[in-house]
Amino acid sequence: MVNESYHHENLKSELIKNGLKLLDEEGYENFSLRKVAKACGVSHTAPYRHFRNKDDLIIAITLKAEHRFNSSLQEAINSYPNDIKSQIKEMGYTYVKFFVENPEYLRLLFRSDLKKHLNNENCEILKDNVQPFGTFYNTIVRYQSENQSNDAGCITDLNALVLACWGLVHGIAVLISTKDFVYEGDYLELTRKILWSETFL
Amino acid sequence: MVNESYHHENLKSELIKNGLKLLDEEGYENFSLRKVAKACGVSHTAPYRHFRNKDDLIIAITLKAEHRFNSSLQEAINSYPNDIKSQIKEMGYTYVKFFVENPEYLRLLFRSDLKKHLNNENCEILKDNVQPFGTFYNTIVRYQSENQSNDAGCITDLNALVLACWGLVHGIAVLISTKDFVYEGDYLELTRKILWSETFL
DNA sequence: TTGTAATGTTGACATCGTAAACATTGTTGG
DNA sequence: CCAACAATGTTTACGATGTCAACATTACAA
Repeated sequence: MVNESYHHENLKSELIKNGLKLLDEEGYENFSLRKVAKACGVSHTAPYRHFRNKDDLIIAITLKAEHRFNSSLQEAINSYPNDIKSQIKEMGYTYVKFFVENPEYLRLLFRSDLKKHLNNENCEILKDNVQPFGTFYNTIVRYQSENQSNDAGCITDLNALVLACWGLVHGIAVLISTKDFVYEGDYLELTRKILWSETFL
Repeated sequence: MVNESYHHENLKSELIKNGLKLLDEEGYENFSLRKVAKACGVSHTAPYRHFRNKDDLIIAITLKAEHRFNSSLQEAINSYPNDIKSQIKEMGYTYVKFFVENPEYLRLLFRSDLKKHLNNENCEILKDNVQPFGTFYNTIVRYQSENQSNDAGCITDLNALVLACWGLVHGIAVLISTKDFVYEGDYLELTRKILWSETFL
């Protein structure tokens, strides 16, 4: 019998799209392969034709999420074409805002146990991958090269500077989005206050 | 028939202890109630006599982990009895070191979706709970009250200052322990460089 | 056209969280 | 002392899940 919908055609991208939506809606803990398959109107083992296992699909979803994240950061940078210091501040603010608005993405983008799966076999996937952290890194590098330690006492080691800047915004994002930092006011306003103070850069 | 080991006596604390060990050894994803039960030499539903469900046990384990964490922070503070600035730096360093050495604890102590379970019913558990974040907060408060914004441009808002300090060390801890920040040198040395620079406090 | 690779389905299995019914033990009031 | 009862542990069962093997359907290339 000829079934029109036997071949779903682009099931792979459909699984990624619906998977990301499912993660947003039901959270990381309630994410399951079978639900994603059902959302695509397909049998529960169909995903195995496109992904080796559950983690493989999650990695693919992660790459899509990373792409969105990177676009946000890039947009922030572009809004200050000539002022690198403002670029960094705005990028940091965007970094925090992104994860506050998409808390589930933190679970996705920062899972150490998934990183080890990204070995040689997955390099084809990684080829067209954008690294938001590379974006972050490069911006700091440009800042430092233009700003040859005119203050005494500031952080001169490049790696230390990157870790400090990146760590600061990442930590703020985590503490707010996990609700560990309790505050009755506006979180993003507070974040702005930190990043635009003289202490930071 | 009289079975000597029918009553396990202190199964509850045994479950927490073995659960914490299991989390350390096999990671958060591979943690299961049945494995913990087996580790205690008990049937797979025995934990339900002491915990309402899996999350309840995880919360109990989390409280134990928080206690350990808080002890580390407290120890760091005590090592500089008279220098509050050094207290904060040392506490920050200990903060990072703790999570670098116990990466799984990050998944435990910072799960937003578990926090909502800590409602009124669990308050009995929370009574003897120590809040490492309270420890952090209080130290910053003491710092600011002794150090009434002698620098212009520094962060004067107390909440902003706490979020900045806490966020910085937390972010560093996360980025290192998830291996998102790649660096061929000594991570803790880099951390030390950041926290003891003039830029930080 | 025919065979083969790509893609989807069905059925099965082990593991898991959890609930219900039952068994054993410690405790307590008559 | 003993009978009721609460506390604690076991057995059994069910549905959800990840994954594998066997099979079905379709696309495509020799």
